[in-house]
Amino acid sequence: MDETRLRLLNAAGPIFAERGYRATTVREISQEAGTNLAAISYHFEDKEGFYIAAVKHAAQGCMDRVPLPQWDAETPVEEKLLSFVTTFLNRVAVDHDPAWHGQLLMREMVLPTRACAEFVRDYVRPMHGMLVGVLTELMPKSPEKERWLTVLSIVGQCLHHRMGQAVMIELTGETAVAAFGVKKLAEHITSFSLAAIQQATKLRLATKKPSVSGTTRRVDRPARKRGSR
Amino acid sequence: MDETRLRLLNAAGPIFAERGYRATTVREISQEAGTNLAAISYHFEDKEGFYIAAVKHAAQGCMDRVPLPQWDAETPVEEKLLSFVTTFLNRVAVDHDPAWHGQLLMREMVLPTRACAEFVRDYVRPMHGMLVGVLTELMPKSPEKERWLTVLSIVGQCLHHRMGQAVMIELTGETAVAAFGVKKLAEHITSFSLAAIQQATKLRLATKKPSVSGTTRRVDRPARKRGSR
DNA sequence: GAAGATTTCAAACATTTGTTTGAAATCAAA
DNA sequence: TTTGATTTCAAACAAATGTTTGAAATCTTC
Repeated sequence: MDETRLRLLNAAGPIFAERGYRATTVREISQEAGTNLAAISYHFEDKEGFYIAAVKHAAQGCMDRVPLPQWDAETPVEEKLLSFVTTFLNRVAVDHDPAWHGQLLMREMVLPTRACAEFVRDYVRPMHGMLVGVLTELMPKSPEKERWLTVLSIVGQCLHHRMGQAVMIELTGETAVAAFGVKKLAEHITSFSLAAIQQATKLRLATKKPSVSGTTRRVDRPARKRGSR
Repeated sequence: MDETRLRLLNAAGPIFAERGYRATTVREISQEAGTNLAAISYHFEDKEGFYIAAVKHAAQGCMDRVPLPQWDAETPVEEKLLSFVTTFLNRVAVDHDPAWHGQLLMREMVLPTRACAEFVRDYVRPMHGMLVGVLTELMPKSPEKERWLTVLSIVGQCLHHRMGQAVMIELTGETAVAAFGVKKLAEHITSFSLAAIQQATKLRLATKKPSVSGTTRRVDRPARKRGSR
C-alpha cells in the first residue's frame, strides 16, 4: 500500500518547508503523518531520498494547482505576459493554503541540494521557456543577450515577493502580496516591464534609424509562432 | 585576548554561508580557525549566539568593503540610481574574494533567524531609505504606494542575481554576473527601471491633463532635500 | 484458506554534536 | 616574583537523530 507513502510525502512538505532539511527530523514527520518511524527508511531509502521525493512531490503539486496559462493564436502578447506573471506570483509568492509549496521550492533554489537539477528540469525550465517565448514576441529584433537580461528582470521582480517576505515584514510591517494582492502586483510588474522593453526597443530603433524619430512607432509585431522548447 | 574571537568569526563566515546554520558543526569551525572546541562556548555563549555574531560580523564587513555611495547636491538623479544599483550588486551578487558575505546575508533574508531584526536595522534599512530617497526625486508626484512597488521592482532585480545563482547555473550554465559583469548589469537594471518609471509618470500626467499630450515632458524635478531616516 | 510476499511496528544501535568540566597555561598587576 | 584573573585545552557528557533489526501484522495469490 502506498497510502503510507503519500501520507509521509504530504506531511513532509510543510515541515521541510518551514524548518529546512537539516533541522527537520524524520521522527517529527513520521509522527505528523501517523506512521511508524521506520516507514521512511522502508519507503524511501534514507532521509535524503525522502527529502528529494518530497521536493518533487511539492513541485508537482504546485504545477497541478497553478498550471501554466494557455494561449491561442490571437492572444495579445501583453496579455500573455500578464498571465505569465500572474501564474508566477501565484506559484511562488502567494500564501494560500499550501503556502509551503513555494517555500520549499525557494529553499531548493537558495541552497540547492541534489534535487535541484530535477527541479530545474521539470519546474523551472518550462516557465523559463515560456517567458523567453513571450519576450521573443515582444522584442524580436533584440539580441538574445538583451532578452536574457529582460528575463532576469522579470523573474527577479516576481521571485522577490517570496524571497524578500521576511525582510519586508520586518521592514514595513506587511508583505506587498498582502497589501496589494496578486492581481495588482502582477499588473505592476507587467506594465513596469512592458514600459522598459518598449523604451529599449524604441531607443534601439531610434539609434539605427534616426529619421523615424520613434514617437508613436508600435513596438510589437504579430511574431511567428514559437515552439515552447 | 580576542584574537581567538576574531579568528573564529572569520572562519565562521564562509562555512556558515556555504553549509547553513544547522549543517555546520562547531567542531568544523574551531578546527578551521585553529582554536579549541570549547573556545566557541567560552567567547560566545552558545552556537546560536556565535552564529548571530558571525552574521553581524559579515554584515559589518560587507558594509565596510562596499560602502554606500555619497552624492552632492548636483549629482543627477539617474546617476544616483546607477550608483545605488551598482553598490547593491557589489554587495550581494558579486563573487569576489569574500563572496560569502552576500551568501550569508541572503540566507538570513530567506530563512531568518534571531539575527534578522538587527540585520534589517543596520544593513537593510539604510539601503532602503536611500532608494526611497532616489525614487522620491524621480517620481515626486506619485503616491507612496507606487514608489513602494517600484522599490520592490528594483530590489528584486538586484537580489535575483544572488538568489537565483544556483538555478541560473543549472539553467543556462553560467551566472549573469559572470557573463555580463556588474557594470553592465547595473546599467541594464537602471535603464530598465528608469524607462518604466518615466513611462508610468508620463502616463499618469497624460491621464490627469490630456492636453499636455505628454511626449517630451520632463519627468524629474530638482526635488527638495530629503533626510535619510 | 494457506503460503509467500509485503508492510508495519517497537526497540535498540551507532554516530554525531552542542555543551560542560576541571585542570593547565597564559597574562596582568602589585 | 607572586597572586589572581583570564584564557586555552583535552576529555567527557548527555541529548538528539538517522538507521537497522527481527518479529508481528497485513495483504496477495493460488
